[in-house]
Amino acid sequence: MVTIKGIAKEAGVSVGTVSKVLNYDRTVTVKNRNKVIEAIKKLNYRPNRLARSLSKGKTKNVGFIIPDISNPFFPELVRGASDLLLSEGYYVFLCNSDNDPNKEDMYINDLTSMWIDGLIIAPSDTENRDIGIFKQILLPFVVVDREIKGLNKDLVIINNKKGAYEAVVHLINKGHKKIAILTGPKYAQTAQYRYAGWKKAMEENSLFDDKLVFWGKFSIDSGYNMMREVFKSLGKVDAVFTCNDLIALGAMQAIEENKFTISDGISIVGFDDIYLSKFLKPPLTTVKQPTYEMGKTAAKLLLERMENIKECLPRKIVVEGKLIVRSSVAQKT
Amino acid sequence: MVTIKGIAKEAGVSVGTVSKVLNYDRTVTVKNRNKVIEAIKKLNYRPNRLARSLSKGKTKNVGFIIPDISNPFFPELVRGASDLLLSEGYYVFLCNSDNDPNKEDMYINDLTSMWIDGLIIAPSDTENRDIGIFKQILLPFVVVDREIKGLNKDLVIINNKKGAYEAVVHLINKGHKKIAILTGPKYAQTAQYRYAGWKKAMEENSLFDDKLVFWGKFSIDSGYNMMREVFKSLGKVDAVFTCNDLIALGAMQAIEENKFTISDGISIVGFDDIYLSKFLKPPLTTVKQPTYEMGKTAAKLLLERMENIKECLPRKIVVEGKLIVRSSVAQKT
DNA sequence: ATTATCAAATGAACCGTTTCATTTTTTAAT
DNA sequence: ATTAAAAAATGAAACGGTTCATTTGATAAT
Repeated sequence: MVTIKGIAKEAGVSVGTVSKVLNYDRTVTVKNRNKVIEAIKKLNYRPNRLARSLSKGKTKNVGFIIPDISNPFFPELVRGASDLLLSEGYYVFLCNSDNDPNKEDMYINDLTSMWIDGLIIAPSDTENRDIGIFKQILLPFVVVDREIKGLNKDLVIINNKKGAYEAVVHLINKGHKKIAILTGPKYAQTAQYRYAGWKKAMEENSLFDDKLVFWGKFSIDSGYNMMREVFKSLGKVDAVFTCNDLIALGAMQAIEENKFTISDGISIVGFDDIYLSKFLKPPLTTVKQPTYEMGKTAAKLLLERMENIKECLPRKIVVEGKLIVRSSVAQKT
Repeated sequence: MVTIKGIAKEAGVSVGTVSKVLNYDRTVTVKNRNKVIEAIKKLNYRPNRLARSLSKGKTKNVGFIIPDISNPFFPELVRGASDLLLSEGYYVFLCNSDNDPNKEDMYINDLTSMWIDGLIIAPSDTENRDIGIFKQILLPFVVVDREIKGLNKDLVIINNKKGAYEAVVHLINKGHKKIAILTGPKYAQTAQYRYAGWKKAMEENSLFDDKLVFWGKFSIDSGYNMMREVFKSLGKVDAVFTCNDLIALGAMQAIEENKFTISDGISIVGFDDIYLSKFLKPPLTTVKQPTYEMGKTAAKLLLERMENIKECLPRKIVVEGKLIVRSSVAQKT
């Protein structure tokens, strides 16, 4: 492998000069610069970024750990962050923890031992997690989508409770009373807050009933299973509020299998507005998250931490969801 | 930051000994090993993997470049590869090229300048691509999903033509005659081969007509647009064969907007069998790819290259698709 | 007690860059 | 032509590990 020394020799200059050319230092004569560029071309030299990073103490890489790559919400989040980071010269290494705190730990340990300059993480478990590992992260670090209890770090998050509340109020305004909630895992903060929003709306209208609550996972399968549970334990309901769109998708499947349709009176509202929600039959009414922008914002906060010398207190950015009304909610007469 | 030197000092041994402990070398006494382990704990030391990699010439990282993270097919492919690689002690860095050859080049350049020991790539453009950059890749390297013309490297691929052929034959057997094809971009080999399968089936039954062919992109939006084109230029057709499931999803949307349904006679068949295809209305008949296994196989080939000394000729693994019959195809009377 | 043998520990050299104090060359001023 | 000042080039040290030839220490045999 040809190294900077080889280039120096070929060009007849010192390694320092080659390094300068590589780093766009202007204190090198045009003549020498050209000689170096020639040599680089001739020998097809490419700098070893490992060595460069070791020397510089900077890698120009950023890690992004997500809990579930098969939920379209997360790729979209990543895209928002990547687009900005890439344009600033940072590469993004994406890691999928599969909602497994152990894998998450592994990735954190690996990435933070000098592979990256900064880290964005959409955490898996936010409730029972040992936050020690997060506190040990010394480099710039932003949390997105879910807040980790007790951890005071830069954060980008949606107002989950409010979004859920508005979705449920929408259902109530349409005349629905018996509104079940199919939510995510108890260990996920998003599930907890969306549940809280549902509860608030239900209580304000004296509709709350513990039997209407179903805890599961943020997946299609889980949505399907929960909805079957609903039918088994409650019979027919007026509507379901699902804590994300994948759950809604599974639930719609179960609703159909039970020969119910929206016009029969089972309305459904989701959360996220992933790209395929508008293509479902019926198109899904859902709380839209500004997903791409959230990713971008997380990246912005991270960039500020990575490049600014000045320190500032952790910032908490709360964005708002927006109810997208489609036809999965019927007017109840 | 505490380094190996600090540990050596704290433990009262040499750096060589500390390094041995770190690398599970057995020629170190229990007493010394314990002293080192104590020191590591006490100072919360973590080896710098950058330095280690530079020294060892190995990073234990693998790169995986995909063209479209929002197509669920690719995350599934990655999952198959990651699961195996992770279990062998390799980390996977996922990079999304967004079907942009320039981004692809960027990632290749970045990753191969010493960040990784091996690379898996699902290429974007396979037809007009300058393959120079691929030929320059010196480290172990496996191509998956799409073959790059003129490049003789390890490859894992599905028999696209055959899969498409069988799908179209299925449609023909069900009595359909005017079968349009909505395909992907001309630059993608998968699109080309699936088109070839369609063409073969059509010609064998004297049904081929150039007007039935629509080239687009592998996305929902493109599927929607192409299907609108179909209606505009051909009026009603008997069926459509779409070259992936996302196109099918978009097409179904357009079909519905035009007040046609499957029972009216517009049948549809997709390709991939992404996880949501069975949840569509109607559930989508499609050619299932063994996606997870393809990812795993690609990883296996890569591992063999990375860890074996013995060289072998490039291997080409061709897997078969399987038609999954659901209700999006009606019997034509 | 001396020596041979073997296991364990050592530390300098190296991996491929950047950095910066020092030296050399060029330019401008007299 | 000489000198001062400025610009460019140099190369050794550093980044944080691993490796391996050499040294040290322990054990066994005589």
